[in-house]
Amino acid sequence: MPLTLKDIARMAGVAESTVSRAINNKPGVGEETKKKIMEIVREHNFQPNQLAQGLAKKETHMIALMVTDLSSVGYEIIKSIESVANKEGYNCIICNTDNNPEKKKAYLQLVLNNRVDGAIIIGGELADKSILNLALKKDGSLVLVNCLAEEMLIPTLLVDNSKGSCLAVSHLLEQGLENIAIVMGPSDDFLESEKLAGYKQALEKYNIPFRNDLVFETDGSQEGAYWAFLKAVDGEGLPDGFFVTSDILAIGLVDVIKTGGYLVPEDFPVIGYGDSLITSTISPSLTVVAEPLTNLGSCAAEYIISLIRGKCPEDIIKVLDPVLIKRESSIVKKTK
Amino acid sequence: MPLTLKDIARMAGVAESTVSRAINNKPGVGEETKKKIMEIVREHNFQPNQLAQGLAKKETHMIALMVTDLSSVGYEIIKSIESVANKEGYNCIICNTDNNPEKKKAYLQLVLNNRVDGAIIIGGELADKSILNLALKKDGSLVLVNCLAEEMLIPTLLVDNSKGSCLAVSHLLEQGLENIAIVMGPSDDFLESEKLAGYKQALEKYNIPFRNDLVFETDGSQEGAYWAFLKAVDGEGLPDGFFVTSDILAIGLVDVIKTGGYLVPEDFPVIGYGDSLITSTISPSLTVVAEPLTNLGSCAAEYIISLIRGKCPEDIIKVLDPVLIKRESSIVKKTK
DNA sequence: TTGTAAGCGTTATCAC
DNA sequence: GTGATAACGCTTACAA
Repeated sequence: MPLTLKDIARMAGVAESTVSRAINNKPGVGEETKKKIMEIVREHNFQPNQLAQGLAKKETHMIALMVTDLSSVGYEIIKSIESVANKEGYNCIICNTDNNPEKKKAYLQLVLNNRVDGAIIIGGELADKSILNLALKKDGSLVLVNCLAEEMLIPTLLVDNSKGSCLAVSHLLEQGLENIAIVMGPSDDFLESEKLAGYKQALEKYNIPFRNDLVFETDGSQEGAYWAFLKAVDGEGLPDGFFVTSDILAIGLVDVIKTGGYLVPEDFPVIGYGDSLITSTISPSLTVVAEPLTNLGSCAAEYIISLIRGKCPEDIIKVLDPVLIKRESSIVKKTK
Repeated sequence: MPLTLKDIARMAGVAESTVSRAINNKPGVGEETKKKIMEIVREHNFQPNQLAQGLAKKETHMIALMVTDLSSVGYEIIKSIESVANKEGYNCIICNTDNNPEKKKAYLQLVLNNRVDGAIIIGGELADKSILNLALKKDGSLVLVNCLAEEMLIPTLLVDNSKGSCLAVSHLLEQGLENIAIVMGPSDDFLESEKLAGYKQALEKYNIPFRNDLVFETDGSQEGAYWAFLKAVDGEGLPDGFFVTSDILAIGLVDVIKTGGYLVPEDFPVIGYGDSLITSTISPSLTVVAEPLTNLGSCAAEYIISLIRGKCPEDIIKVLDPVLIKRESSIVKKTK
């Protein structure tokens, strides 16, 4: 049976309120008394019951982390949220929604149930507006990462994907390439179209004309990358490098290049999109555009905590820049 | 301002206690009254404050998941714990300890603080016994997964690694191989020694003599695998297949085999240990021994929940069998 | 500076 | 079957 405030109070010969003040570093406790109390607290390793604290203070010091799929979101972001949150005295509860509206709804109820002080929603499609509204109305705090809430004013963190593509393509252009192919997923995907835009933007910046025959749209699978490469080497205007809009596609592409008897990066420099353990592990290690996960996480944590504390962050929508992680696959080496 | 029990009671014209009984499906509420109450509850989407519930019932319906590093533990295990827990009305709070004793201690305090009803500790070195004891004493429930608590009687889930190796090696032996090399990490690691034991066990089962020159001990890195392979092809008794005790080593090995101009599995079948996105993504896809993550997770969840509910699981220590995920890299194809 | 007492929103134990 | 009422453990006016 754990100790309670009352026990400590009795031991110290003071009132509960005094102990409470002492523990919470509130003013109005005598030097002496406080010392005595803290002594006893330490000695018995007393921990206030946070449930009771929460009930009295109307806060739980818990933050919900809503992800569609634990395996598809970078852990770095979670780790960094957790780290900032911990530092501020918050714990994170992890909510795997599987992109299932029912589960999402159930989890958002946590906010309503006073289980958490706020929630960070990472990626995926947005839940029912009705629920979001409910959560917001009961002064639940919400922060969105990499997903959009149309019409609603919710603090949101985004990454500029077109800038990422531009970064990658520029890196190749700067090394003198002129016929860079882009291998991408379905172009009706908003993210993919953004990446294509960035690709064009880079070309423009370097005054390289855009060629439609260097755009290879695939289904996004490894096999898709195979076909894209075959088509690329089959055509007349052979590309001299590849920008690929996902890591899976990039892995497939590198693989087919190698099986084709070519070398990466000697024959074809390749840049992928999205960092994962794989991209750094395969050979050659892949240069990729990566989301600034740690940054994203710490921003999200800071946002939600300041919201919880009643301050509205200066920027409702903040767009972070991706970074280019330069590894082996993109270093142009003229072999001739 | 969310509704409370009192509000509902007033609306229904009954006492709070009656509403409480109705909501919790407790006996002693008239058919009619209950219907009326539930009607109002639904209409206003009333959610009882779980903090208050927890305080009154002395339970939080929260489980802590303690991992040393979010990125190194299979998500599957977390997902499966979460899924079982959710089904039973529990939420999981995720605790990334970074194998840092301080953080570990801090997190175990959650148990003491009544923040969680119990904790599942996954992998890593065990925390301070003193803290564990504290947690246990205050009737905190603990379950260990893939780690051992010497001297203490804590329900534990383990995976039989020697059996996993045996499974893998047997799979190769069954296909007629006779000179299977094992590429392993440092043999002073308990896990590695277990895997070696399983390797020997399989040989014995198939009456193949054990050869010390087919054991390649490395530092566990990809480079380690390179050197191991070079040594292997350099020696006289060329192996006809490889069992590799980690996925990183396996990836390195496959890579060096391919750069050496050999084919996997045609020239050298390879089996790795530990499943990850990489192993299924690289080409050829890797046959691996995998921990039964989903199973491990659901067992752990069931254990902790039954502990929380006061039942001790039948087996204090339960050993689960790994599974062999057969993919391309291990299928022997006689090329001659 | 310290103590008293009234909450916080539930559940549980009594009476009726 | 239903309703007061006392917990649960803590915070916080308000008094003293």
